[in-house]
Amino acid sequence: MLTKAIKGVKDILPQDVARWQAVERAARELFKVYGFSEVRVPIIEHTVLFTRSIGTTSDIVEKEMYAFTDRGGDEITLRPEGTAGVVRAFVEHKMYATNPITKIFYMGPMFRRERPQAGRLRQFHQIGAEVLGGAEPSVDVDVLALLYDFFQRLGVQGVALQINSLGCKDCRPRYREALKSFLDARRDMLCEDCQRRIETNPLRALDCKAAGCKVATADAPDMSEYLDDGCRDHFAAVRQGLDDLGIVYSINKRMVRGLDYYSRTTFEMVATDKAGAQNAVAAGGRYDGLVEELGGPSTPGIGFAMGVERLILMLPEDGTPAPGPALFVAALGDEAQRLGRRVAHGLRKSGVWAEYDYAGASLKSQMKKADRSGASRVLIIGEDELAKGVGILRDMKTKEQAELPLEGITGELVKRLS
RNA sequence: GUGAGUGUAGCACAAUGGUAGUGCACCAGAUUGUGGAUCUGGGCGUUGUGGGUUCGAGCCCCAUCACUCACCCCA
Repeated sequence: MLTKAIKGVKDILPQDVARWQAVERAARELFKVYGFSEVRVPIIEHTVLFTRSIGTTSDIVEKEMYAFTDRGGDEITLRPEGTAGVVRAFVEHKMYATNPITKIFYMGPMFRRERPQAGRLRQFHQIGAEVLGGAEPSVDVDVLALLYDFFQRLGVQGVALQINSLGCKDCRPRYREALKSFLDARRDMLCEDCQRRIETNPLRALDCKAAGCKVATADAPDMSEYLDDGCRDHFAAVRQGLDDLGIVYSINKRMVRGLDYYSRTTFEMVATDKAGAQNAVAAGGRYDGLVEELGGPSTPGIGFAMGVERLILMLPEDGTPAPGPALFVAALGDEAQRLGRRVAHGLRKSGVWAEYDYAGASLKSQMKKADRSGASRVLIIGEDELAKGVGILRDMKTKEQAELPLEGITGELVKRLS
């Protein structure tokens, strides 16, 4: 072979596409009911869009972006996530001017140059939703309800919704400082990474899997005690709303998000079994400062993204075989084959899936192809039938056969098969 | 970026250092105009690649590449 697919990117083969389409269809239907419109934004953007929005200290920006200088000297990046591009489009097209609230969703590939493993690819796909313009707790509830509904609708088992509040730009720094001094006092108990995180991203230490760090942070200060009144009320109202709607969730005080722009409500849909070590199937949160950061008017926002590959790993197995054509035409001899081709073509024009044998080998081999195609019926036209002016319609399941006059046979088949 | 595991036919897997095999799938025949089941026959291959040890390497050693899983990170 000359070359293979690039490491960490996958072909989605025909036998897998049905599952993808089922997921995408379910998403489109549900988003519509919640009043979201689809948006399609480019998969390449100016690099600065991501460095600005995601935060320069995040791993994504530091070492995972597919960033390059194009032939004209522009700094370009393949999008590593979807929110930044959507917000850019929101600002660029002044969507805030036509509607106080904009609810949009997107789906498509994202790119991060990581070491691939189960549920982690270099090109992966996300379905995401964003609400721009609403700061009320009800908006958070709506977004969470949408996410929750989606997993229920797909019948995904073994996932749990976790939420947390990270506070805002006013109260989070206070917590951050408190946590920093707490961690600093236990520096020698922490892993190397977390020692570094004390300065760069202390919140991350709460999420560290290292045994020593877990012990060291067991009685770390609690964000919920540092929330200011606004954030505390907001979080309480969100929880109230979720309870009202019967949405099952738990509060994970240690949930931190990797992207800098999050504030207040954050959440994850985590896999409780399967899916390997990469157990975040969907995640998101509020990002009230992002629109302004990207040059738009001060506009609150909240959204989430689901990893489609991870989601599909969780989906119940679908045992139903792929459907086959309504009719397969097996014809013997030149004249019969030409007739068969016309019949198949006529059925197709009427919207009926029909196949015919291209090679025109023995009847046995044509029957074999018909069987393998999954066709429910076969039209057999041999020399004898041609002479008699009939075709044999065979039901592949019951093996019943009936003669049909060739005169007007296409119309008759359309009637019977559609 | 770090670590571990695995590379044999299209797929799934065997083979105490001594002639590379089994199942599935594929093709043909048994059935000269009727698919699936059964039986019979057929081709399955530079054992990932390159070196080394050995009379002899799929097996041992080294390197390299690929894949997988985990760390990290994250959807």
